[in-house]
Parts: sequence; C-alpha cells; structure tokens
Amino acid sequence: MSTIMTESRTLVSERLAAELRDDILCGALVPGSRLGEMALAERFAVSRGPVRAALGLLSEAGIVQIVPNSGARVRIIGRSDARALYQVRTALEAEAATLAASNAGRHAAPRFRQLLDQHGAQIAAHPEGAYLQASSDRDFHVVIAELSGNPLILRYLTRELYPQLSLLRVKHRNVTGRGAVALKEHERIAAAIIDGDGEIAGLLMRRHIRNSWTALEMQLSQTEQEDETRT
Amino acid sequence: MSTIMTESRTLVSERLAAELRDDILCGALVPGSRLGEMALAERFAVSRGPVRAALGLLSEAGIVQIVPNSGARVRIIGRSDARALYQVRTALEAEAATLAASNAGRHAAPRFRQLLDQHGAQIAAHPEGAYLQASSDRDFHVVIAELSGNPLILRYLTRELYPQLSLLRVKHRNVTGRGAVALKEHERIAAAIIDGDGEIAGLLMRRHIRNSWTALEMQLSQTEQEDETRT
DNA sequence: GAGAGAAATATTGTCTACAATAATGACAGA
DNA sequence: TCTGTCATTATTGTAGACAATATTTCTCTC
Repeated sequence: MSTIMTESRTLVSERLAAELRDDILCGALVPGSRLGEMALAERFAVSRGPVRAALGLLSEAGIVQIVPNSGARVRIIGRSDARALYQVRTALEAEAATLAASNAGRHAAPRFRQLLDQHGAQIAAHPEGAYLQASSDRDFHVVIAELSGNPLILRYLTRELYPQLSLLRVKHRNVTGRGAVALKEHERIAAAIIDGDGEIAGLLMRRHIRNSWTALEMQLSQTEQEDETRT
Repeated sequence: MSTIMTESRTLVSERLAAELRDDILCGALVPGSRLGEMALAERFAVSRGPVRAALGLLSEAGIVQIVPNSGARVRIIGRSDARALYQVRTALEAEAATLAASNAGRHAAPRFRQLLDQHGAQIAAHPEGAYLQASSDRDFHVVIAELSGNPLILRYLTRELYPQLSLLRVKHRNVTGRGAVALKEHERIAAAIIDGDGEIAGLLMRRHIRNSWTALEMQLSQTEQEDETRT
C-alpha cells in the first residue's frame, strides 16, 4: 500500500505509472518483458527520474519486478503466486462480505440486482464464460469491498490483488470462468449481505473464492501440461 | 507489496529506508513529524535521489505519508485506521492459522512451546502487560504466518500491518495488553494448529484478534477522552 | 489587530551528467 | 565446439542543477 496523497494535479510519474499499468494489464506489455528506464524515458519524452518513480509504483502494485542494478520487468505470475493470491483473496473477501452484511442493509439490494442482471446477461451472451473476473464479476466483488467500509481491504484488492490476477489472465487467455455456477454463488452471497447475515455471507464468499481457485488450478494444470507437451 | 528483488548488495535508498523505518517505529521520529528530503539528504550525506526512493519505500509500508509537491511526514494512525488494520489482521491471520494447521504438524510443537514459555515469562515479569504486540506476542503471530506457507500473508503482516500498528503504539504508550488472557488464547490456537485442526485454529485466531481489538478500542476511547479533557 | 495580497523563501519534481554495476561480445585455450 | 576470461557496451544508481510548486514572510488596507 502507498500513502501518497494525490488530489488534483497529477505528477508525471503517476501518469506514467497509470499508462504502463494499463499496457501491462491489457497484455500490450507481456509478463517477462523488459521495462528499461532509458527506453521508457525516450518513449514518454521525460527524464529517467519520473520513470524510476513510476516503476516503483508498479513494483508496489506487484505487477512489475525490479532487480537492483539490472532493471525492471513485467512480473510473471506463476501458479504458486496465484495460489497465494487466492488464499489472501479468500481471507480478505470473506471479511469484506461479513462487514458488508453489517453495513449494507436493504438499500444495497438494487445495486446488487443490477450487478447480477449484468452478470447474467454476460453469461447469456457467452455461456462458456470468459476468463475469471470479467468486469461484472469483478464489479460484484469490488462493490462488496466498498460496502465493507474498510478502505484497506478495498485498496489491497483493487490496487494489488486484482491487477496481479489480471497478469495471470494475460498469460492464460483460454482459461474460462465458471459461468452460471459462479453467478448462482454471487446471488446467494448478495442475499446474505442484504439480509444482514454476516456469518453466512463470509462463509459463502470463502466457498466461492475457494471454488474459483479450484477450477482455475485445474485449468492451469492442464495448460502447463499442454505447454510441456508442446515443448 | 513491492517486488524489488534484493540479494547481497544493498542500495543506499534501501539502507536509508531501513534506518528511517527504525527511527519511526521506535518513536524517535514521531507521527506527524516532517521528513524533508533536503534535511535527510544532509543528515545522511547523500543526494536527494536515494532519499526520495527511501521515502517511497516507507510510503509503501504505510508508515510515511507523501503529499506531492509538499513533502513527506511520519503517518498518524487514527482510530479508524487501527480498526481497518485489525479487520485485515483478523482476516489474514485467521487464514494463516487455518493454513498453518494444514502445514505445521507435530514438529511445530517445540517452537510453539518455546514461544509460549517466553511469552509466559514476559507476563510474569510484567503482569499488567506491555502494550499490544510486544515481541513475544508478535513472534507468535509471525511464526504462524510463516507456517501458513503463504509469502503474501507474511509480507503484508510484517511489512505493512505490524509496522503501522507500531505507529499506534508510539502514539499510545500507556495502552496495555491483555496479559495472561491473551497467552491462554495463544495456547489454544497453537494446540489447534499442532493438532491440524484448521477450522478451529482459524476460528480461535479470529476471536483472538477481535478480542485484542475490542480491548484496544476501549483503551483508545479512554485515551481520547483524557486527551480532550486535558485540552 | 485582522485579513488579503504580493513577494520572498524553501522545498519538491524533473533534468542532465557522472559513477557504479551488470550484461554482452570477443578472443584464447582446451 | 565449449568454456573461461577480459574488454566493451548498456543500463541503473546517484549527484548536482534548474524548473515548478507550496509555504512563509512582509506590506498594505480596513
């Protein structure tokens, strides 16, 4: 986490970081690729100072890896990284769901309804489902983190965990989500939160993230076997 | 989190960050105090470049607050910050305990025994107990995070959450721990982990952190009232 | 004396240049 | 052909200077 208080005017370094972040998360800069200070300074027509600061911010987000005296690269997220990320997600998102159930109340129902409808429409359009955490799936989770009222949880998820998981997505484009099953789980979580039942909300969220990880792990296993077979 | 791979040689910026970190966590640099780049560069006889990088690292740890174009200060941790930190701790440490129960097995018993004995000796020496998370209390929690096998949890706790809570300690030196009650809770958590009972370990850890927060919150309330009374 | 505005000063953000380090390429020997 | 050594090159880390911004001080008016 970082406690840089930013308001209106944005530093060059922060703008660079945002742009590089987008390039990294959309796959334009693939995991492993080199982020040389001099090349980036030239590309963005700035000095190396703000480039270094930007790389520091991206390193902090966990999507760039800096080796002192050697340079920075887009981070490669391996299976064990993904596992650790999912375990942390399980913890934080279960806590968020529990807290959200205390905070949200009935007036959150329309928001959840909208999110779930959106998600349902997405699944109808793509029954096999896109990869984990397409936007409506992600939105659902972010809303719960917001409703938790804990800015730290929200920050860790949105600034670090989700971007890092996006890197996994860049690397494994053919991994699919769990479609209607996941949606059903979302619905139950939302209902528990709306009903103020924190214990059940937390438990269902744990289960949901665990299920997502189990499915993903299986697919990663297959992908890695295919990679080995192809080598 | 930061993904700077550091091995043997340490950068000036990292050495500065470590030294400043120590100054901040021991209270030599109190919350709110100003960390000017020029003053620090002069104090450490280096240029402002590595000072800036060091401040970036400390900001990332959450113990320094940087306002663009205005400078850096040691962060002040307020009550709502502390609450958020404890909620995140609850989530992460319960998960760590659950995972540790799967990983640790019986051979962790001597280590726990040692930690608990140490903690017991500390409480015997100070029955009223020092402030939250004295070293043996902290060690117990760190060991569980290590046993969890999740490097991310360990990193968040030791790099960010505990240092930030140390800042709270700097501000509230008269807040006491829970003495023998906390030790008893530790013992039960350790037993559950050694027995491989992840569900109970996680539940007991949740309860433990929650209890610690409840006690701390009460004391913070009193301290703040006294502060107001004194003003 | 209080408040507003301008000027002066201090500090941070960025740029440029040099020092330090790692990576790459060339060459010799087994 | 492969391996090890050395030289060269590229890049990162740091220092110092200038530009940009915020803070402090001073002056004037009410």
